[in-house]
Amino acid sequence: MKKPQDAYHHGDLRSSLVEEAVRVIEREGLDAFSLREVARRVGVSPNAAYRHFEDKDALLSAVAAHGLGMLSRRMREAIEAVSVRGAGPRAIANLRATGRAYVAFALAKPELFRVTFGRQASPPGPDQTCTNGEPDPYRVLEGCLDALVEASVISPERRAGAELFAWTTVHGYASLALGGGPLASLEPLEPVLDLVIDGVLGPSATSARKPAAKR
Amino acid sequence: MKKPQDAYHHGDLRSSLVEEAVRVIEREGLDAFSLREVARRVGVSPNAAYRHFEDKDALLSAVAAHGLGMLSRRMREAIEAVSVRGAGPRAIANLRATGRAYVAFALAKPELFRVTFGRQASPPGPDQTCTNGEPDPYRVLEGCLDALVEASVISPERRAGAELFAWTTVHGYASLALGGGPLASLEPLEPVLDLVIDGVLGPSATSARKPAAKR
DNA sequence: TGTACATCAGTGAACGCGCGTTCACTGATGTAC
DNA sequence: TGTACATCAGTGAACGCGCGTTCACTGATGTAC
Repeated sequence: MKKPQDAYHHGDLRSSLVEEAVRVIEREGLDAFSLREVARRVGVSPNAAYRHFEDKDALLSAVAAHGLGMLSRRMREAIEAVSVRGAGPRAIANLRATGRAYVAFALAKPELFRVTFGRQASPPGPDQTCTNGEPDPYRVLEGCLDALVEASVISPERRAGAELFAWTTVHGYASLALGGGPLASLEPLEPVLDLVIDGVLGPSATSARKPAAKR
Repeated sequence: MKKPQDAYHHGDLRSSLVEEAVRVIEREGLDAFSLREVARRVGVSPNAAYRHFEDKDALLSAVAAHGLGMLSRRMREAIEAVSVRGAGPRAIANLRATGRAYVAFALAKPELFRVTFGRQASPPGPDQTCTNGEPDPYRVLEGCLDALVEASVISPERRAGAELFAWTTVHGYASLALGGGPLASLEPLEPVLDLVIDGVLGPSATSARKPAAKR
């Protein structure tokens, strides 16, 4: 992971700090996160971090941006993995896949998810800064909905409130399923995705959904 | 607020500590919360708190329970304030009122809302402990949905997934609108409540909604 | 190719602070007789 | 009604700790000539 020979100059300390911070937060919670702890784990003196971040809070913001980037990447990967053919069915399948990826990310990295969406200094949403040049997750969702319009699955009017509805539902489910919440075991995910698809497509198109059974 | 004469015995220190903790968290954020800070503000020595709470975490749990109780009360008060007549319309108006109260609480007390729903030790949901003998907010929602069935507005089958849908949507909206999030200014609340009502009632009953315009 | 030197990216020690928690204590209260 | 005493609910001082941050520093790197 780190060549002993050039131990003095680390190479990419900034990234290492962010990644180690993510690891600490994910494994031991936000309370366990501190500049010193992260530096200790990376094997660097506490104030080496100040070469890369103004203060502790700046590091935490970088963690949030990193989380947003991870989420975005997973949503895009989920879309790429969709193999449904035909513009309409594919657009629907893509929307479903992003929702599933969103919730999967929240459940896989609950503490990171909380940090990502819990920082008031950097709320989620349009034009948010991400790590790795990833687009904002919101943009990914927009792309899915645009594709639905382009494929004539939904009308432009129907598109108007679609982000709000889809995002709200999926984010709400993810939040409530987090950390042993009641939805974690009580309610399976797929029916929720059905709700999202139905809600976005509208009542008239209910039977146009994916092969998944209605519950 | 506090009689100087019996300053030694406080009277109800436990409640005072919880309420002051809520105040600190709400005004200055969770980071500003500490046993010592809360005790200081109440005007009591730091370890007086240990007569009432096992440790700092126990106090924070009490704060979460208090928040849950506040939320529940506001939902119930919102229901009581509904003046619509007729069992069916009233049940629909009640559901809408609880959703509005839920979001209003989250926006009015964002930090408390986060603490209330962010503690993994005490996830929200059925049979959660509340302060003041309030029922769990989840029970209030259940009551609303039961009333819809009793008034024959929805079928028992349709009721099945209704909690999930209503709670998820409202909680998601509340979370995303928090702390200057993008939904705070971008999207008004009433259309979301329309979505909830439509979703719970089903496509067939779309026109049975409240007087509020469709957007 | 070799040397001088500015710049970059780290070290190591130290600071002051507020924290959670524990200790031995004491003042107020309520109950038994 | 009065007194003795157990119990309750607070005080005040102290502990050890890890934190964020700053200081003066030094080793490594890259560039100019």
